[in-house]
Amino acid sequence: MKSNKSILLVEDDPNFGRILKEYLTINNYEVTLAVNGIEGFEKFNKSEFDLCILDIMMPFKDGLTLAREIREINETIPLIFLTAKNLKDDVLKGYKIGADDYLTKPFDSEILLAKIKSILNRKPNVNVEEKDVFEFEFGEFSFNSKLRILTHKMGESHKLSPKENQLLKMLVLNFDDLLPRDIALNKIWRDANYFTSRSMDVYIAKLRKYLDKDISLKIINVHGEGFRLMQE
Amino acid sequence: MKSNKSILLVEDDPNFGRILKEYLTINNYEVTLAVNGIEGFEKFNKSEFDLCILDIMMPFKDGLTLAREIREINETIPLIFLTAKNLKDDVLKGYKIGADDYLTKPFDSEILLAKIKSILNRKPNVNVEEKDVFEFEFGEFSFNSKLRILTHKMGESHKLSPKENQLLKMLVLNFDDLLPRDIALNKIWRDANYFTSRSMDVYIAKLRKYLDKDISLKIINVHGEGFRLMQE
DNA sequence: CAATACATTAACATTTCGTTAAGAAAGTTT
DNA sequence: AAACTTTCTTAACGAAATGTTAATGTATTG
Repeated sequence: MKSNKSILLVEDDPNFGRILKEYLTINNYEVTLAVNGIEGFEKFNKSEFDLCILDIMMPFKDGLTLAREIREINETIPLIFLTAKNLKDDVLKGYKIGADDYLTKPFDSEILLAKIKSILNRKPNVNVEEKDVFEFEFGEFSFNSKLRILTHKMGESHKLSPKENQLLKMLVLNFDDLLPRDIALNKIWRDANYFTSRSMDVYIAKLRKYLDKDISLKIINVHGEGFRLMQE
Repeated sequence: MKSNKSILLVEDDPNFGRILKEYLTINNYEVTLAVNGIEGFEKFNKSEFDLCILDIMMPFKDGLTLAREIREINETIPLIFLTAKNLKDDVLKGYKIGADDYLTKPFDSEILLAKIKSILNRKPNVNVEEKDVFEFEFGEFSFNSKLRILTHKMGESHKLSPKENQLLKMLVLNFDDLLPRDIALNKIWRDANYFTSRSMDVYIAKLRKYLDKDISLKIINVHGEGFRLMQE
């Protein structure tokens, strides 16, 4: 299954943390592990997560403190607490911060998984930020990157593959400007090396084929730098 | 606090039920108590509730069965289960039906209260949207998703199974737009994995068969993303 | 002109989808 | 409770879509 949800797991017991991370990874979640509250906060700020699992009892910075800091930045991200014992007080504090759930160690991993699913399923990701733009017009084409359809205005529609789609979207977003190779590679292929670079060339060729229905549109190579979608 | 939230509490132990009801009432919830699954279902249908607390182990009709019936009528109402022992299997079944949480008896009433607050606070029920729409017109069809009937305008009516019905409804609600696989799977099958995905494909095939009485309607696959009901 | 970067086509492997059918599970009727 | 019906899942297998890599050739640069 595609688009994996990403989880920030903050757990000071390295053994338990590793095992839990592995278990979640097997179940198709992308897991980032931090071993204490300080590292947890750093990692939280570095990338976007869909859910956090926080051990409460941790050295340096406990899970509740970390949760408060996270809540200051993000009011909606689901939080699940792990408590070593059934410390009622910790649990109540957790809920006060805005926890979605807690689990008492030792817990059953299947139940954790069920909780995670339950929590993630009910949130239709109310990301208030920017709505994703997915409709474009350029040259004689209109392009819907959500439906992955490129339509020539006096011709046919053409389905695009995911890679074609992403690459064209990046080109269009940088219309008439340079799309640096590395940036596209790191975003679409998640790595920039000889092979991904060759692969990108293949996809540039495919896009050129589609776009040559409008002779005024060109994908120009900037040697050693990247590509530029332009109209003469 | 303005209008108090109302809770349906279904619990067969009359003593425990009464005490719990009192406790919740003191904390400003309007509580309706039912002593078994049958009575619970009757009362559920009589008035509107914001949340249900269901004991799993009950005579006549257990909490899980009741939950399924409730879910058929209301897809979003939060459900909390009470389990006498920590029966993992019951818990997992509960989550599969769409539970929001569970508690193992004996539990701390403050923690139950915290859970209730957490669940009720997290959203002013976003699902106000589609709630009551159940009659649709598209192409040469009219479709009643409450009666689960698909009618071809110059032909016959066709009964739809629950799954067929839900899937078609989601497609229609996203007419001409993408219905992402994961979203449909999580909503209808309550899980997204290889098998549910295969099952969904089977249902797409069935719907296509029904819809091909109107040749202008198509269910298009967007590879790796989902499906799109459209009219050419 | 040598070295590197790009272009294009094609072969291949992998993943995802479409469809049919068998049979398990749930629901109904008798 | 047995027999039947409907619904749903799972298996199986072919078809289609996608992405990578190889191979071969062309362009650009210093």
